[in-house]
Amino acid sequence: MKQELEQAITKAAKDLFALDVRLELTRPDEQFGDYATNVALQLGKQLNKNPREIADAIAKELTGLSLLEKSEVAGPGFINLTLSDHALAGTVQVETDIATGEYADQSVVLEYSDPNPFKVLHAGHLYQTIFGEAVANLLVRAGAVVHRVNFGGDVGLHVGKTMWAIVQDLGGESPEKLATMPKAERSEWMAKCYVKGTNAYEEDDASKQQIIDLNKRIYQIVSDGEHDSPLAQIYWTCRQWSYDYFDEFYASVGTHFERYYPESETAPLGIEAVKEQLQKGVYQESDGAVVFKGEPYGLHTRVFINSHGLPTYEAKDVGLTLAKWRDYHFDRTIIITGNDIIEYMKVVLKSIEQFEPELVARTTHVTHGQVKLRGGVKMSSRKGNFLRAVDVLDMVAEASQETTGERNNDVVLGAIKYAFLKQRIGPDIIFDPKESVAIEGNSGPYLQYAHARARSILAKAVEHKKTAELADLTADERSLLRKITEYSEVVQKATADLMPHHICTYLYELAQKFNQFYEHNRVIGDDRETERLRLVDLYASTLKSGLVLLGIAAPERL
RNA sequence: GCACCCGUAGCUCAGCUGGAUAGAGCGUUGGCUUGCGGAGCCAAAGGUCGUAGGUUCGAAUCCUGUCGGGUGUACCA
Repeated sequence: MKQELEQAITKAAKDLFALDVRLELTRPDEQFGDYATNVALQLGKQLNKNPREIADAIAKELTGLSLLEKSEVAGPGFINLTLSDHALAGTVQVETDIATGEYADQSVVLEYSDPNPFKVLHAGHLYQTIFGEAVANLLVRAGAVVHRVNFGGDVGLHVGKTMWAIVQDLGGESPEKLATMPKAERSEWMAKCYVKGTNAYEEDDASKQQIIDLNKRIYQIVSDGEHDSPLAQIYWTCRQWSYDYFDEFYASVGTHFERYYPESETAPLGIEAVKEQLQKGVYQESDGAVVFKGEPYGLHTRVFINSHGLPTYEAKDVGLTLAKWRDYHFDRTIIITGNDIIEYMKVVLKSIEQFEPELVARTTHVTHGQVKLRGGVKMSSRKGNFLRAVDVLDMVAEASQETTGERNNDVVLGAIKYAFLKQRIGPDIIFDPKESVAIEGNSGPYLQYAHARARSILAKAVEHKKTAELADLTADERSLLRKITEYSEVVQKATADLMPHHICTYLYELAQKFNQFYEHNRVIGDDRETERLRLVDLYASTLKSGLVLLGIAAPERL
């Protein structure tokens, strides 16, 4: 419908003025109609004519179109278009055909969350997981085959620190003692060990040296794939505990990763590639390290292999890109990370571009800010005084209990997800647990309730025809229908921008529009019950579709 | 120092590939109320879009300067 209109206008402009225009129909203020275009203003400049005259001519040319109720010229030369009720109803599109979506048949590797084994999941991981899942849903709806992957450091200094404290706690390298650790306490215990190891590393030189030595042994264990020594047994067991803990957490928030890429796997690939490209001059030796000089590209220099011959994160990321390519031959890969590594990532990608330009061309780096609590608590995982993912879940569950008197998991998760997703991705976000569970205002629970309420209306109806013709609408009915028709365009924009918050904004507006309608119009028992039930049904389905895209449950009842 | 990001109502945010009077929630003030789930609806107050220029018929949106805040800047991740 929209396309038909666009073609008609483009044709009119061409017939009248012999010019091709780049046309985009926008959604104007409701008072102006269903669609609007500013082509006349663009043409006015090119033709050096009064834009209003051009607009008048085009509007007149369009009057014959059957799908149009009217076309009017307003302001400096906007052409405002109002569809017939029938045509408007025809534009409703709640579910899309994924076979014809923008990502049809494309393979997309989506990397997000990226926690480190041997460390705890913090609020940022929760945010990123929720955001990543929403993006995944958008891509799937657009036709993509999405591969959710996760990257993390199973070797490195943080592992050395945690392992050092683990060995201390066990009273030596005694893997048999791990068997006595109850499952429920494992992740908590490891988190404590990380804090203990970090503090020892900073405060005591002897401990620091022990940690460094231990770390070297762990590198060796991993690169040899050695599973027999006591230390190796402890390492592999605890590493698995970490992954178990991640899986369990992801399941609880509704995500599942199909693959973990441990650094130990990507590091060798990275080193190999960097060394090979060192020969070809992409990378250079400098002070005993292997670096990529970013300055010619307006970037900075970074170390890929340090002077001890060990890979840094940079080399591991090179390896990761190659590993993802090896495994998926993706059409596109999207990496979601915090915004503190924007410049870092530019350097890494620029270096890869020198020898695998196609992979970089298919890569998108999306970044987000920190999660901050209202009032401001800074998060640093070094000392352990930071906001963990479970802390957020607990706070919201508690706030929800206070507000509603119960702990409904759908509501708690819906509140958190919506609170995170409703803000544009990029800057830091300020999270307020109380506001997130608020039953009024722009919140997840509000929308869940709005949906349940609409469903209850439908359940109460004796029968409702899903095919009821929507014509001769009242002003209120039409206004609601008009809002519903915007849904598919909003989803498209959210997908193109990789910004789910557009959907949040829309869903809230939609719910408000419905409440306005519902306040003044009886549904059941009214002369127009058939049409109105159809509208309520479309509204509820749209709300549900949107919430599900965001990863938020839309229960029939609350 | 250099690079990148952010600065919109008291608070939290939309709006940013330029377009018609700058929108919403919370909070504040007032109204609706035996309702098809009122977790709602209506209304009011509240903004030099950090600031100064520039481009344009038109700038919160693009460009430049400037102020304020944040992040990054060689062997951490």
